[in-house]
Amino acid sequence: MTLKAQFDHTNCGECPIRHRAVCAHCERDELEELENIKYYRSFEAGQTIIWSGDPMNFVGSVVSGIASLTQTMEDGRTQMVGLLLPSDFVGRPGRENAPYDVVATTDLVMCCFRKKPFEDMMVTTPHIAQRLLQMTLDELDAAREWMLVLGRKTAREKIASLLSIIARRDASLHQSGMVGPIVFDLPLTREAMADYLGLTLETVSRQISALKKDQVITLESKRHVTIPDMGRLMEEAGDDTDGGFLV
Amino acid sequence: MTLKAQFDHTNCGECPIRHRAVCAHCERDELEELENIKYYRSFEAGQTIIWSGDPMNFVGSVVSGIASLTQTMEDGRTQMVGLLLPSDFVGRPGRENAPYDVVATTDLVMCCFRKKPFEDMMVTTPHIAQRLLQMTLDELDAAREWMLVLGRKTAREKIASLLSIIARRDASLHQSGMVGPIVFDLPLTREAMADYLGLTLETVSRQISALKKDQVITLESKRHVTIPDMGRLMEEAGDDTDGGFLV
DNA sequence: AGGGTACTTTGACCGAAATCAAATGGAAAC
DNA sequence: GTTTCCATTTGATTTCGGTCAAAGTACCCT
Repeated sequence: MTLKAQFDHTNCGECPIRHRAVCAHCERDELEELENIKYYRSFEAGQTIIWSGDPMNFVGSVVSGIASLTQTMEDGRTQMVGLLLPSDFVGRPGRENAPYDVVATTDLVMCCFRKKPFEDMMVTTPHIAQRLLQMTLDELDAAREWMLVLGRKTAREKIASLLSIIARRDASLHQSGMVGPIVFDLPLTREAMADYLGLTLETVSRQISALKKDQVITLESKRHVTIPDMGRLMEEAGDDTDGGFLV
Repeated sequence: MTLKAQFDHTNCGECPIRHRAVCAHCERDELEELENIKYYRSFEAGQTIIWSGDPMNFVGSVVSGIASLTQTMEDGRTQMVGLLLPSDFVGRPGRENAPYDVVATTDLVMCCFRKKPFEDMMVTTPHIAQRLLQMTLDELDAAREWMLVLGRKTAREKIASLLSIIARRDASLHQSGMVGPIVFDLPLTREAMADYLGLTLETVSRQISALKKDQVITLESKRHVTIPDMGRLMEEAGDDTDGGFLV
């Protein structure tokens, strides 16, 4: 499949992540300047985009698909430390080497910028630096919320937390509001879920079965999930049940 | 004790965190502008500086002492999600309400700015925004490293990880290099350590005793720690033993 | 010096999740 | 259609850290 076949846009104005990505605040002229240095890259599911420790010569935005940030210990234990969804930013201006592996969890398209020109633009274009700061602060909040999940929640609560996060961003992508049952496909294998949650894949499987038995969720297939009652799921996650607003 | 008695500086030029804080990149004139809107606040150990959910009308830097960011679930389970050391930044430009409790772990002095004037200065003073982005990215890295600790490390490795982090930043504060034994005081109670590590205080105590028995550490008193061999400690932490460079 | 309080250690026991192992299911390949 | 290869589920057992309980220790305050 060619790049053209995957997109129906070539200019930033038609880009699906135009209003959420690092370029969100840019004016028309700034966008044109960005267009001059951007290029697209596609990755297949499972492909490693960046290896931990490698020099990074580009930064960019996830346009479609899902990528994950993963840390690995010498003995092979791995922890996923970030889930990158469309519009999320990859890379770190002002740093030479990648601190973790970036892996394409699904087929993925990225909008890339060579690092040096992008860093130059950050200096001349406050809109970009401002937006990047906001996005980084959001990511920091998400990371800290995840620390609570990893440190203090039970296996069942961890699964419910992950499901509610995926459900929420799915709802926000599809503008589908928060009423009635929510239906989505899990973009992660049981093993990837385990790596995100600090569990083993067996425990993930058992807890999903338990949530199904207790009718917190319904499974049409192993990956296709229905959530009949979002409030119930958030109770199971141990979250404030009334904090169910979209972001 | 008056404020004056705690400081020997009143202007930014003599500030102990001048070269590390959010103002690090500022020129003399920018610093003067900051001086006009800054004020100092002291807090006693145990005092809550900001309650989760409350409106934040100031931001600032930790000048001396230690603060912690803490998340709490309805049933009382708590997870520390950040440890703020001198020069670290508190607050979030562009956000109204605090996402977590900020608590003074020790007696603490902060250099504060009212939020609105600070946000205005961020727009007119790129040096501040740039520095804040770098600091936020560093914090994000630290949070993600901590996710690996919380998700995948054993209790013993967690304790060793915490000790090595405190030892490292202590060494970096005192410019004391990384050779020979390292000596420092634990700024946290066993309970605070437990909250940081996602453990119970009993487990923290047991693992510290075990590390002492195995001579990975020596305790002159319950809080005063000597690390005879930093490499050994980092092995126990499950970290790359050769990555022991300072930051 | 004594008594209170907060912090810490240690012990006995229990349980949630990990580990080890095998079976099942489902989709692509032959 | 059936073989192969993964992903997933389920079962049996073990283990690490949690829970409950009781001392021990250090510091502060009269």
